[in-house]
Amino acid sequence: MPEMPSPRGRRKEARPSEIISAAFALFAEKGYAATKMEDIARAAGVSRGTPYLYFTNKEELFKAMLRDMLLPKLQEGEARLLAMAHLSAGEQLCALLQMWWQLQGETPLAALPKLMIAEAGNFSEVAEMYQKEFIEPGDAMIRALLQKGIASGEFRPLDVEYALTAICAPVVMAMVMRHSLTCCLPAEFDGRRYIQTLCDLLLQGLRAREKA
Amino acid sequence: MPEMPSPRGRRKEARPSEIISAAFALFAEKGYAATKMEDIARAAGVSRGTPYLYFTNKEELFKAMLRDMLLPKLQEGEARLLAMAHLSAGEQLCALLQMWWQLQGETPLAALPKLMIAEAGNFSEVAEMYQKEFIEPGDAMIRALLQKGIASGEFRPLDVEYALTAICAPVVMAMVMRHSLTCCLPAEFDGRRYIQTLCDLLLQGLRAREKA
Amino acid sequence: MPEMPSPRGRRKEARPSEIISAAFALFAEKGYAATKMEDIARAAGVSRGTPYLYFTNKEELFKAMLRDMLLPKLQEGEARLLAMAHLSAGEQLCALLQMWWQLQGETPLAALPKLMIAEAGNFSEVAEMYQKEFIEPGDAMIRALLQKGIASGEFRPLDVEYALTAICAPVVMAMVMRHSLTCCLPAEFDGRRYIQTLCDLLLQGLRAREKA
Amino acid sequence: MPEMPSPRGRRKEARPSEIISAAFALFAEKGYAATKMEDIARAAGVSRGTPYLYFTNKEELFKAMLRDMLLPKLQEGEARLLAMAHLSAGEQLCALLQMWWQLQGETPLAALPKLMIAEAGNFSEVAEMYQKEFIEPGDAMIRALLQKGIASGEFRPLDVEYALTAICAPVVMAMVMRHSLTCCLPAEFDGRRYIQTLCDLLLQGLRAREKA
DNA sequence: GATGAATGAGCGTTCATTCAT
DNA sequence: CATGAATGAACGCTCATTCAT
Repeated sequence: MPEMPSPRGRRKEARPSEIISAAFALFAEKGYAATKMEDIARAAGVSRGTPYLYFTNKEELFKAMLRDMLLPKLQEGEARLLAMAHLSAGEQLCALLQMWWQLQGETPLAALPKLMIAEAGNFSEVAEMYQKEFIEPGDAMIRALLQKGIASGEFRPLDVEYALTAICAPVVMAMVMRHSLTCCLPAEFDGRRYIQTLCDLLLQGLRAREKA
Repeated sequence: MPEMPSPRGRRKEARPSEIISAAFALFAEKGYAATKMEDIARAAGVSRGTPYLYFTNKEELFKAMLRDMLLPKLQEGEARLLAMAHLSAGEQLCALLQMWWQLQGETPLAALPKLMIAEAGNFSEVAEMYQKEFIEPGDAMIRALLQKGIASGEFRPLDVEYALTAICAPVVMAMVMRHSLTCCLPAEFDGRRYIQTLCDLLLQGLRAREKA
Repeated sequence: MPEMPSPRGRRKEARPSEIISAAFALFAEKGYAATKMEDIARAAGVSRGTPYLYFTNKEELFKAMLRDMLLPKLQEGEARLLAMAHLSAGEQLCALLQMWWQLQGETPLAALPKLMIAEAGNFSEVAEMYQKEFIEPGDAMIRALLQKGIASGEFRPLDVEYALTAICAPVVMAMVMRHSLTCCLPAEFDGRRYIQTLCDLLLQGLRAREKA
Repeated sequence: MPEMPSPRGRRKEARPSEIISAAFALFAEKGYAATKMEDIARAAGVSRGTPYLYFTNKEELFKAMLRDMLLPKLQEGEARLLAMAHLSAGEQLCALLQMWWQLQGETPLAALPKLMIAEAGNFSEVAEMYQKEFIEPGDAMIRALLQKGIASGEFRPLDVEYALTAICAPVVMAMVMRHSLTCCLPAEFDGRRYIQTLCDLLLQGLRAREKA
């Protein structure tokens, strides 16, 4: 009988992550304020007081949850990008967007952008963390690709910062819509085809014109 | 004594819209849950009880506010688009994005996307209204342009629905960031230059290749 | 119909003092921690939320209550003492102790010493206020009498500070016992006779021996 | 290996008294309500659940602690008083007050009066025990001395019960102040000098007048 | 016996809503 | 109509107590 979900005295070290998982799901679905600590506790299969054994209060649980969600993902992306160094800037850019979608857009992490957009105003500390730990590094990768492509003549000269925003927005917005305005997405939304369409658009849009 | 903002004898018909304005500003800034009815009343210069004379409860005020914000804007856009019928599809698309930015992105209405993203999950009725009254008509305009451009050979054939999402996302995301993750926007963000960069990218990205 | 205890919209300015009265009675009887805000509200005839309209939280209510109880009483005592300036130091001392008993020991204020003893450790700010606003001025009066009596030869020389403590203690302790260890007081305790006995003891105890 | 304070194998019989010691220190310092069972357990060096192996609940622990503190002390006082039988009533009274101070006022037991004053109202059973086991016997000794002194003409006739209260109060109050309103005691309070001053005052105050 | 993770009743506090004036 | 004092349900959090190990 390996499994014994006895209500008392269970696996201690699993608790925090179970609570964080429940918190993530509920915060992502309903937002910070509309999520009750009791909901989280029940979703995690524990009693009202248990979350407080591991997290000082609701706000700290929220922040801890974000930390847990954000941090472990980025190294993977950076490592993968290195393996593409031999490709052209355009190929690397498309590979990066696809990877981004697969690592975040197709996983529960896709809920994060919506959550951050909704709560950043009320949790500036969290917003800063999100930006520093997650957005900045991601932006840096794409920015480097754009600069490299422009320098090599593969891409035409563009305002890099604005292009960066315009390139990321479709990926982020697709995640947002999967978790918020679902009605605004095509009924049978296929994320990979969507990213492919985006890449087609961007690749031709960025390319330097052939001198006839 | 033409107008005297006496506490009682003010133009009464203005009350509801003053309350709605205050509600809009506060809901947009802090979200639904974090906005107190008392804050709205105070911001509108009325007492705690007055909003309830015009709106059944907080949720109805929220919905009424959204209706008031959304509906009056769309006719204007549609009218303007008609005047561009003589332009090419690409020119019309750029003109439309610029107009969109000017009519919403540069006005207080830019706060709406963030608000909808944050609250759609808790107010499905509101989300449906937003989609039907605001997003659908806007999407329809752009969809029509894309189809027309493809049909005429000006644009290359693309998956219209996915392209549509990818085209709108950068505009929407810029509005969101102005109201939520401000840190993620370039410090001196110039919306019109941003839209221009986006149009450059899209126009070339959409164009059909010249044969030969 | 002058009285109309309608549950809503009643005499506003009476509320804070009604709440303070209820709080005083309950805090004095049960101590700070064992007194629930709900008890206070019910005792004051209001609902759970009403005390918070007038006092930030339980602690502030406690402090406000003490301020209200302490401050108004001292001027009266000082004024009365002035009227006794023509008496001997011993006569003044006895008159002062009797007055003290009548102004505090026989009124609800007699509950204060017990309350302060019980809570001073957990509310140092309150304890300081109590000492500064209440004890210090009272001590100063008695100290001055002792010094005057010693200087004039009416009292024999004594360590004034220790005598001061020993003189006040019986008065304070009688108040404490009326509200706490009631069992330790004679069954038919007559405060005025008690003070008289104390004065007899003190007057003779303090008197300088007649030479010869 | 004569003694090794290993976490488990410690002398078990000591557990309850270690818990009582910790409880006494904390209850005396912070009061009943503000003292958490967990604090007591930690201070006693045991785990959260251990106190419940020896005491039914917090209230029983409180009562057991008081019993343990109170009972063992009184025999000693009575024995010592017997040894003074040859002294005058006044000398015996002073010796008794000094002994009282030394046996209680200068030991941790000095914390008891404050604790009893604070909690008697919420624990009438405890208050009765305190009075019966501690106060009554002490009062009886002093009462007997007063009666004897009056009968022999050493003391003038006084209301014995009230004098009794007035005589004990300064001793008790000094203990209270050391643990509660410390600010109200002279900065360098010397208990023995204080008792001496009190005795000077009382001896002269009680003495029968010499018939001139 | 001893542990400490877990429980859940209970309290302080907030705020949407009401209604006497 | 407008006010704002009052209400009371609901939620965050604490801590005495339990019990599987």
